[in-house]
Amino acid sequence: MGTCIWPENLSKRLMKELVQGRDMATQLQILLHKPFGEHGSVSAEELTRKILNSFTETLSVVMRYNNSTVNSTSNTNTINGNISDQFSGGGGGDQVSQVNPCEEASHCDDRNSEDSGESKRRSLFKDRRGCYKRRKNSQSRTTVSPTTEDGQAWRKYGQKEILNAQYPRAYFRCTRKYDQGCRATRQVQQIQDNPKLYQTTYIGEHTCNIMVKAPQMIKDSETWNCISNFKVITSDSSRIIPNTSSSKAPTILMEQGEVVKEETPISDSLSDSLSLGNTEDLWPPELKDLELSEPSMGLLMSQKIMGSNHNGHDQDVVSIMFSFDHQDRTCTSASTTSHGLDMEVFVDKSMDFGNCDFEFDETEFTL
DNA sequence: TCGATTTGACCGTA
DNA sequence: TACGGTCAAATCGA
Repeated sequence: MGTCIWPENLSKRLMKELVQGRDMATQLQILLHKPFGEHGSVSAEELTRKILNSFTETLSVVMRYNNSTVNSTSNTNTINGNISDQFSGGGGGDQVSQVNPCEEASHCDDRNSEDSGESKRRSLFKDRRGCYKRRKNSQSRTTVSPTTEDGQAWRKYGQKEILNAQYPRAYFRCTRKYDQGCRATRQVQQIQDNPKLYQTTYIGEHTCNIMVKAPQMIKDSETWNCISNFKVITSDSSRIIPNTSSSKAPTILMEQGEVVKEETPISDSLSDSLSLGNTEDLWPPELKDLELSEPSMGLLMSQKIMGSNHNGHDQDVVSIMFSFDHQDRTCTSASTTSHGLDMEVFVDKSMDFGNCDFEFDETEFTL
């Protein structure tokens, strides 16, 4: 359970890095509202690199400290080495739900031994009082898509009528929840204003070995080439998720220079939209008025901002979505923030690249 | 037979 | 206490 206390020097360093990152993000935000050339000497590319470096440095400090504390406490919950769990498990409800004796012990004791299916379980849980712990402050991300399919295996476990909502919300969990302990869930709900679209909220990350079929993810080679020069940071900022079907193995930098290959597929939201070849689907309805003309790609960048409470309370997830239009040479951005399960969408505006070649060089993002 | 879905009930959180 | 997330019995379908 995340009861680690940050040493003062670490805390100061983290604060410094986070403040720097915030300031640079602010500059970038201002920059994104201006065409190139109207700003100072710092380019968006340079700022982006600095921001990434700043957060990466912060995260490496956190990881080093977390690993040292995790190792010393021999927490078996991180046995899979899933960094995302270590991070999201920084505390708060998520951590509670991960190691909650009820959910993770009593339920898992029963469900991990799922030998003959659920019928066996039913008789064991007549009294469900205190039998589960609701997740709180879990990492989440929301996508909007005309389909609920995302290439992953989900099992519906519930449906609820939501107050003031025209359509019910369906609840899905990963089919590998019990045999592999995967904690990923998602909620799907038709959008009231546009029933053809589904808003899907993904909660938690897959820790199972289900892989997205690569050919489904990218169909447009041009898009793919473009994407290959990006790394996508999910709401779990410790995980850099680039293309998975590329020959380039996605990597994240670990402490002591260790390079770990990340098998996690590209984020659902991205793969979903990319598989459709329509990045417009990435955008929440609030952004529909942007009217992008077939943007060639979409990029979702998210960053979990650790609050002052190291237990994970007051964590915010900031997601910045970019859409690049090769024809119009514009970049449109939007950002979302989520606190727990609450999400706000902020629409930023488009910028025109004009004749400027806007290319992201992966080497610029090397951490 | 077994996995998936439906649906009412239970339970935690705000 | 209302709302919403999850559970699990009943049911369906391959």
